[in-house]
Amino acid sequence: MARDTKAAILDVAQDLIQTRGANAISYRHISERVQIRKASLHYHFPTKAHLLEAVLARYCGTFLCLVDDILGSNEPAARKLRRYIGLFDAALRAEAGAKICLCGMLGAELASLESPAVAQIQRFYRQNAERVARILEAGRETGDLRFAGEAKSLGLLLFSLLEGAMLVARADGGSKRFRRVAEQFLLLVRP
Amino acid sequence: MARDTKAAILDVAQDLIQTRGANAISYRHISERVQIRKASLHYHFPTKAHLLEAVLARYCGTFLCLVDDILGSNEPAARKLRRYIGLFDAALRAEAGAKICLCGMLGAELASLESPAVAQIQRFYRQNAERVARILEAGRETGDLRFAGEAKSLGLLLFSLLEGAMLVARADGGSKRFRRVAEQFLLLVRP
DNA sequence: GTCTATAGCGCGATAGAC
DNA sequence: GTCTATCGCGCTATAGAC
Repeated sequence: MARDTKAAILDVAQDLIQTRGANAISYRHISERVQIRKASLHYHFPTKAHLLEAVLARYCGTFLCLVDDILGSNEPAARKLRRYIGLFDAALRAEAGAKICLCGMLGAELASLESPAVAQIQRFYRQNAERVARILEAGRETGDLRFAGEAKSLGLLLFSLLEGAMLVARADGGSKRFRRVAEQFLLLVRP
Repeated sequence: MARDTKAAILDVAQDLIQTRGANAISYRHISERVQIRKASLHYHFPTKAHLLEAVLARYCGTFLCLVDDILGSNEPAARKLRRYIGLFDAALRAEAGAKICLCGMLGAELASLESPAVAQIQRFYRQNAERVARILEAGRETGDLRFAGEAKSLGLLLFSLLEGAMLVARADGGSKRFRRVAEQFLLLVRP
């Protein structure tokens, strides 16, 4: 069915972009993994820009839903942060091979992307930083966390840290090193 | 002179890679900025891999020297950290256009690079994390800084944070937002 | 050292049969 | 929806004149 093929293409494209980057993959790479010919991909996604936008939209939507699940739960702030960190760690641990956040990868490639994609990436960054800030602020109010400064700054800090730590840990140390850095962050904000 | 041409090529290539990424640039892009024909570039750097390795080697060497200058100075730890942060901020502030750390960009593109480059990037990460850890440990001993956990973990944390914050801030907020995140980090480790 | 010219390839995208 | 075939382009790299 069309819908399955479309989803399969998105799956493979997303995986390849998270691993190698949008500028390092081609319709041929995708067609070799989805059982379909290169030209047929254009039926589902006329141009590479269309495909990229679809991958981005799906990823951002799914990811933000997972984050909102965490926000809506009744858990201590430290537990929420660990679950949030786990969302990123999952990509590093992927059995298919270490990946980084889709929007981290595309953030690096930002200057070679078209503006709708750039706007989506900016929105992803803002939404994440803002949600992390909410967890932090709530944790500070309950006394579950302690830190100086504004929750908004610290939210952006943690989000930036996770994006950077994925990048660095993928090159050296993997998920284990990533989790070590994340735990070190938690040490800094525990009372 | 040959040496000037070579250096000019390296300058332009480095700038383009920090802005757009190694996978998004070509010999043509470089030749348009250096006053030389596309084919002539191959005289200085036979292949793209050679060029990339030369850019990397020069960047890592220069950057580590600047870091070691900071380490060797007689300043309080917080001041050393601010100077270290300034090394990254300089790329974001570049008048030619916002850039990220060369090794941050290449870390994203890691899966599409050849192994000598990968090894150089890993080394850059380790050397930076280790030097930051030394600043942090010394600062803790003098009472200039206060933090829980191991200096080694926190060194990797700060380095990862700066790489991630460059990426995120380039997309949204620029140098100003980057410095805000860096100052928030300092708040967390001040006594 | 730098040039012009070009080989050879992979790419994104389209046309048209089925 | 998927196929085969192909166009036209930009790329890395090389050959050979100057």
